[in-house]
Amino acid sequence: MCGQCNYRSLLQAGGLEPTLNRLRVLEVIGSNSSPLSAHDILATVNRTAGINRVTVYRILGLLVSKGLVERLSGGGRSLVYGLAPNEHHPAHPHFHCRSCGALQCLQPGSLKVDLRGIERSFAGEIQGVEVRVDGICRNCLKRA
Amino acid sequence: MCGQCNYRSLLQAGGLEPTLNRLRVLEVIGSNSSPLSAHDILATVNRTAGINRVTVYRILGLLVSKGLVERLSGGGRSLVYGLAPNEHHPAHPHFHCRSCGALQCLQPGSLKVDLRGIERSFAGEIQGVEVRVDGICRNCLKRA
DNA sequence: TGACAAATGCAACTATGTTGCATAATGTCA
DNA sequence: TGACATTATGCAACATAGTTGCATTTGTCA
Repeated sequence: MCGQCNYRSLLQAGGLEPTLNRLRVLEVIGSNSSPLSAHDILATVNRTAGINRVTVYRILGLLVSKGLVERLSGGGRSLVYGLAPNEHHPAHPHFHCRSCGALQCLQPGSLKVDLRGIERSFAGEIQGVEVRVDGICRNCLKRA
Repeated sequence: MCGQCNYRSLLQAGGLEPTLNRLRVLEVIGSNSSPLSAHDILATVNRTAGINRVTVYRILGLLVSKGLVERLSGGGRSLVYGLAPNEHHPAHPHFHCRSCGALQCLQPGSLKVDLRGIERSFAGEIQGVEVRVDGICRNCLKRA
């Protein structure tokens, strides 16, 4: 997702000590082209260094609460994590393949959501919008 | 959600025997003003008749696979179920309160999603779009 | 160094959903 | 109606995702 992010500074900007584990988790999330599940993040970090499952969950919770990472529904039962939108990464929808479960990022402008109507009429504070497109991806279509 | 639906006919149109349990589950979903979790559906049906947890999950799976019910991410860890869009119920976004977890339906037209861009450029089959607005609901704002 | 706080690990737990198999209910046909 | 097949349901056990409590380790600063 990003070559422009300095993860250490990101953590510090969020008021978090840039520990090795936090850096590793954030790097895994930031360098992947689509959001990852906690399970995948754990597996990836574990390939190069040992880390505990619980530690991963706790770091993810911290990163989300500090606004560095966004937690999305992956379309299935588990939640997925991606870099939160910022100046380098505009918010964008995701596509979820119902056949293979894969998740991919769609172009930020590819799907227009008009929030104005809702902001006018809705009595509450809007903090974010998640748009997920479900269907069958190209690979699975070919395979069928 | 609906006073116009004949649940028995809906089930039969989906090729499902209209058993008592299926009718009860579908009625609970259809008569609630917002999508419900499997847990809530089980609890509601159990207030008037006994039904097993597994049976509820199996019925929900059937209803979703036949297109009578849609399965959405509730914003938290569990999935929620609502009547699938049809001529009486246009598709609509949902609001999820991050404070109390409540889910509510938003007006169908309140949030415009432009699918055309994506349909042109995306190499895959699009089956549905889920839009969820996250934030803090009116009640929780007042309480804070 | 010693004391304190923050981060991590481990085990156990909760919540949500699924599977295998037995039983009960329902439909079909002679 | 009775026998059989099919379908729906229930129960127990399992699987997966995430959380909590508490002990240990690591880092920071006087």
